[in-house]
Amino acid sequence: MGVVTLKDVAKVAGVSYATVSRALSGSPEIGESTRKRVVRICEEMGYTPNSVARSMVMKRTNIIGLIVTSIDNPFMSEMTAHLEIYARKCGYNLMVCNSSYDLNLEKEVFSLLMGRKVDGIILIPVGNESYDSLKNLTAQVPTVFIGENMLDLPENYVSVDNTNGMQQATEYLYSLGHRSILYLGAREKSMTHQLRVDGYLNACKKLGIEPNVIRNSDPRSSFRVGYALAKAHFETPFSETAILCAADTLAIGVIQAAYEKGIRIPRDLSLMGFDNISFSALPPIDLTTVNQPKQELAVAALDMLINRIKKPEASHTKTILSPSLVIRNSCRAIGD
Amino acid sequence: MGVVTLKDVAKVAGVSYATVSRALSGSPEIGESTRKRVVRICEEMGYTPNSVARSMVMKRTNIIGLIVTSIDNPFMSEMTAHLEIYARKCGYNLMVCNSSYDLNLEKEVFSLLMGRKVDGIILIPVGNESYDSLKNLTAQVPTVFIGENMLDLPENYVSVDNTNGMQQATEYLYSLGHRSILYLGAREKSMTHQLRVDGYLNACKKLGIEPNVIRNSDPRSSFRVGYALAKAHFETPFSETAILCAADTLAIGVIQAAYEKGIRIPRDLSLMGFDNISFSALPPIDLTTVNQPKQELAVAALDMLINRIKKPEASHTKTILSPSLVIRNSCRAIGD
DNA sequence: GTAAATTCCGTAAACGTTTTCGTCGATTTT
DNA sequence: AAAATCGACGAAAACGTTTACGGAATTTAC
Repeated sequence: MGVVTLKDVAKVAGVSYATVSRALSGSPEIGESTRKRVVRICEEMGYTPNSVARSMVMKRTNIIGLIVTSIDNPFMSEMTAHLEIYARKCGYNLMVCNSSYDLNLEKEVFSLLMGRKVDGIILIPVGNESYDSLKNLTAQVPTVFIGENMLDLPENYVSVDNTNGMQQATEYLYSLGHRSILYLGAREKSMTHQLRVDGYLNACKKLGIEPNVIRNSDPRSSFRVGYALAKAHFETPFSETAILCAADTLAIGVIQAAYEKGIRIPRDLSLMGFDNISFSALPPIDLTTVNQPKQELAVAALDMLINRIKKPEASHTKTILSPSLVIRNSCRAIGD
Repeated sequence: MGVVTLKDVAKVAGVSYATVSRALSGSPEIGESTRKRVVRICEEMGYTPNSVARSMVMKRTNIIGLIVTSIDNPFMSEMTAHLEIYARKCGYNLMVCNSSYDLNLEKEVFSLLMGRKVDGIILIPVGNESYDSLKNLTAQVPTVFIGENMLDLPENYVSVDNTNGMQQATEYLYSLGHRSILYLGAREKSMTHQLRVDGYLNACKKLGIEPNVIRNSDPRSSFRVGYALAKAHFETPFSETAILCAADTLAIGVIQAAYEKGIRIPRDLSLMGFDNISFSALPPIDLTTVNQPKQELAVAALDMLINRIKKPEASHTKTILSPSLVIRNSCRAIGD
C-alpha cells in the first residue's frame, strides 16, 4: 500500500540500496547486467524517486521561484508560460507567487521561497523600491530580475531597452506627422517606466517638440488605470493628436475611454502602446505598439539564473534585448 | 557563511535541538522562559526552518501542483491568480505546469508532480480523455479537477453548470427575437463542451428552433480558432442572426473575422460567449456572455482538495456552481 | 515526610536519498 | 606465482528536521 522506496527495491533485487541508486543515476560504478536487472525491477514495482529526500542530501531542489506582480496580467502570464516550459526542459519546476503589487508581500513571498530552498528566484519587481527592500535577501539566493533595469544596479537582470523602444515609438509618431504627443501612464517608483519616459523625452528633445507626460501613482498597469487617466484627460479640450502609452494594457483602457467619448481611433486620435500583449493584435484593438520579445526574455532570464546557480560567486550580469516596432492600425498619418 | 540550522541555534542557546524545534512549533512541552529565549536567539541568528527537511519527516510538502492547459489563456491565468492567493493563505504553495493541450504531456507532468511529493493536484484537464489517461495516477494522490464535469465521473471536481449556462444564453437570444442561432466551437473530446452544447440543444428543442452546431477539433479555445471557424462560415451566405460561442476567446476571434468581412456587431449579427474573461468587458469587445465565478471555483477547488488531503479515504465529491448571464452590448433585439 | 504526579528537557530514531570509503574477488602486471 | 591494479558492490554517514520515549527536577497530594 505504502509508496515503494529504494529500500524496497533493494530488498527485492537482493542488492544494497546504494546499488539501486547507482543503477538509476547512470553511475559508471555498476555492472551492466545488474543495472538492467535493477532498472527492470524498479519499473515492475513502480518505483519513483522521492525528490524531497534527494533534495535533502543534494542540497538543491531543482525548483525555481517565480514572483510576479499578478499572474493574470497578460504580459506576466505570457512570460510565465515561456518560463515554465523552458524551465521544465532544463529540469526545473516553477513555484509561482503573486506579490499583488505590494512591496511587503513581495518580501514576504521571497522569504517564503527561500525557506522552501528554491535554487533560484526570478522576480518581476513591484517597482524600483524592490531593490532596496530585497537587498539583504537577494544576496542569499541566486536571483534574476526581469523588466526593471538600470545600468548601475548591482543585480542580475534581463530587460528590453526601454528607452530605445519608446524613442522608436515617438519617432514613429513624429514620422507620421504628429507634433503634439501625449505620454500617458508613466508609473512612479518604477525604473522601467522612468526609462521609457526618458526615451520619449529624448526623442522630443531631438525632434524639437514639446513633451507632455501624465504620470500614474497606481502600481498597476491595468485597463482600469488607463481608462481613468484617459477619461480625466478627455474631460477638458486637448490638442494632442497622438497618445503614447506606457503599456498596452493602459492603451486598451484608453480605447475604452475614447470609445465612450466618441473619439475614434485612429481617425481622431492616434494611439500607441508598449509590450505587445497578445490582445493587442486583435482587430477591434489592433494596436500599434513596441514588442517585448517575451520568449527571448524568458530564456535569457533562465539561462542567466541557471548559470548563477552553478557558479554563485560570479559577478552580476545584465542582458538587454532589443524591442521592435509593431505597426498595426491605431495610428494614422496627418499633414504637417 | 553557511545557512544557520537548528543545531547551530541549539548550540548557541545551550539547549538540545529538540527544544529549539519545540520552541518554534508552539509545543506545550516547553517552559515559557526558555521558549522566549530560544525564539529571540533564532531571530538574532536569522534562522529559517528548512522546509525540505521538515517535509522529509512530516511526509508532506505543503505544495499543491497545478496543471493548466496553458497559463497564458486568460481564463486559466485568472483562475491561477485566485488559486495561488488562496492557497498561500491556507499554507500551501503552488507548483505550476502547462500541459500544452497534450494528453501525454499532461500525464508526464502529473507524474513529475507526484515525484515531487506534492500534497495534492488541481487539474484543468486537456479533455475528456484525461480521465482515462490519468486514472492510475489520480488514485495515488489527492486530485481535484476543475471545469470538466460529468455526474457519473468517479473523481473530485468543481465546475459551473455548463448545460444550464448555455441554456440561459440560448433563451436570452431567443427572448431578443433570434430564431436562427448558430452554435460555434463545440470542442470534440471535451465533456465541458459537450455539456454546453447540450444546453444549447435542450433550449432549441424546448423553444422549437432548429439547432446548428459548428464543431471544432482543435484542443485549444483560442482567438485563432474562433477566427478560423468564423471566417470559413462567413465565406458563404448565411441566415443566422446570432452566434453563440463555446468560449469568450472564440467569440473574440469571431469579432475579428466579422470585422474583416464588414459584418458589424451587434447591428448585423449578435454574438455571445461563455466564461466572462476580463477582456470581454472592454468596450471595443463588450461581449455579452455567461459568467464563470472564477474566485468561487478556485476557493471551492482548494477547499475540496485540502479536505481530501486531510482525509484521503473520503469518497469523491462534486461541487457545481451556478453560471450567470452578463449582458453587455454584443446582442441586439430583432423583430419576429 | 514520602509517594505520586507533573513539568521540562535531552537522547535518539526516523524520513529516503546520495556518496565516500572500504572490501572482496577477478584481472593484469612483473 | 606473487604483487599490483581494477571493477563491482556493500556499509555507513550525512542532509535538517520532528517526535516518541525516558529521566531529572519540581510540584502536588496525603
